[in-house]
Amino acid sequence: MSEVVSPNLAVSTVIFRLRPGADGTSELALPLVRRIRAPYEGRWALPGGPLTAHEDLAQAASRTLLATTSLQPRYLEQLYAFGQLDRSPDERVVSIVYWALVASDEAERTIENDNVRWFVADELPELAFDHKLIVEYALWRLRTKLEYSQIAHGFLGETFTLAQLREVYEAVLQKPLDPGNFRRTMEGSGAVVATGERLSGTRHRPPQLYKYDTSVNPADQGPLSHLTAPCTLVPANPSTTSFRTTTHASASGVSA
Amino acid sequence: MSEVVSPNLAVSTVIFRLRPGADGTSELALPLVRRIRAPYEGRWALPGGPLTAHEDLAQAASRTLLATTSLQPRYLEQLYAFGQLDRSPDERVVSIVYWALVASDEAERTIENDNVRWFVADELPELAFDHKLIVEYALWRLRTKLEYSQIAHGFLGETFTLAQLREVYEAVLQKPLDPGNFRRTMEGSGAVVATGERLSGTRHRPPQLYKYDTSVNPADQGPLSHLTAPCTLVPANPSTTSFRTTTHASASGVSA
DNA sequence: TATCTTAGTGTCAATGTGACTTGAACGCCA
DNA sequence: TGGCGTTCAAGTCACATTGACACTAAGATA
Repeated sequence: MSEVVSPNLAVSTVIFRLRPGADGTSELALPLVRRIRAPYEGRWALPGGPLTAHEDLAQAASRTLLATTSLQPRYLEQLYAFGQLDRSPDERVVSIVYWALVASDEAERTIENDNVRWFVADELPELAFDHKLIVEYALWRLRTKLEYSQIAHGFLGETFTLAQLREVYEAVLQKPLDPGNFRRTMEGSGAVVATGERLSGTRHRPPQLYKYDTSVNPADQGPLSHLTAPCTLVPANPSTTSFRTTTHASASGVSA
Repeated sequence: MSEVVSPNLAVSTVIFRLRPGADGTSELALPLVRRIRAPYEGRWALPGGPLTAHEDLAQAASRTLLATTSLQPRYLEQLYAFGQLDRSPDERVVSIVYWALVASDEAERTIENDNVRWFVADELPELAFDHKLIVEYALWRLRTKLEYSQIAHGFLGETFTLAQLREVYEAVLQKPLDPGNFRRTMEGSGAVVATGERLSGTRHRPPQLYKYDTSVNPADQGPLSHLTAPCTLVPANPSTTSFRTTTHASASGVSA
């Protein structure tokens, strides 16, 4: 009863992106990998892997999701440690799960095949282990946290228009938001600052480009902010995030 | 670099209670145990222990804190998994940390000695490992969560007056609250219901006794509520929670 | 019986928020 | 070239929420 064991320790990650949906709006999607070993061979599962000796938990999450999906997220945060006795049929496994946000252009780099695929968040297949519960909790956390913190820019590039930012909120919260009130709230919060540049190439009045004010400490993780800070500070790859600012090309990004 | 290991897996708990402070108000306190082994021998540390084979994570937290401090909390929730490489000087240890609330009368059962002692939350001694950071994060989580959920009753007995409930908020948030506004907010939230009974034995108008409305789902953990529910539903021991309802004795509880 | 103390109710002003209106600045097209 | 459709951006208004404060109620105490 009191024997000391070292259960297998694994790290998994729930990764979110936004992609163009059927009705013209954006929709949440997440990548799954097909299991090639028992148990649950052939089932879809969250990307992850075992924890190795010389990496801490967040590094393990980054490493495994890069290895399985080629993704480098803009936001990474610990979600929960799952350790129920019956979550794996054979051996005892404790999974420390992270959740992550990637920008749309970064997400395009995924090579989809028979074993790696993006799924719409609320149309998932049967998942291995307790991964369905894990995804539900990650979704709840994303939707809850979006409303009181500044994680929305994890889906976007370095700069963005308020319409793009609003579309993130509308897609995640699954409800339309009033553009005027959204602008008032965002500008009043001090979380975003205008860059002075405008985005041309639209079919209408050119909107201003904003960026997040990094000097405003989000305080959304309290004293632990430094544990994930190295990941949240990773800027988007400049070569893949160019909103056209003075050209005539149409706007890219989540609203594409 | 990629060798698979099974790091030692430990479970620790940050336990909070309220106790009468010097200035008449209540103050937060938490129990620590003295380490009797290297590393950090002699230092104070959070109660905890290794995870055993046939218990899940929350059970391990309950078991270890009962073994080390004799406490059975009224609220128990997972806090965070700490796995930094340098958090223990010798071997790699991943700690899954829980946090808990105990009622004052339950807390009185602790047998304090040279190796177990309650400390005021913001006057802690030097702690072992990264336990100072862990306590800081638990404190932040407690203060943050108190404002949007219904965890305050974890410090109280089955029934309580609104003044007692308000004192919990004032002690945790460290600021005075307007009694009238506090009453309006609490009654408006529907989280508490009047029992009809009153508390006599005070030096003034007898206040009404309230209890928490358990039918109102707090939704403060989203889809995971069932993982900790068995603990949060543990009622206080009836023999130790008798607020005097029709006697002349003075009120017990956090305001004693 | 007067007084003290907290319980409990009510009021008012400031602030925040949702719904809506109006003008501005582009590309587009006749 | 000039109206038209689009979204940007600023402004307005009603209502809900919240903080500060006044006032009455009901006990114990001297």
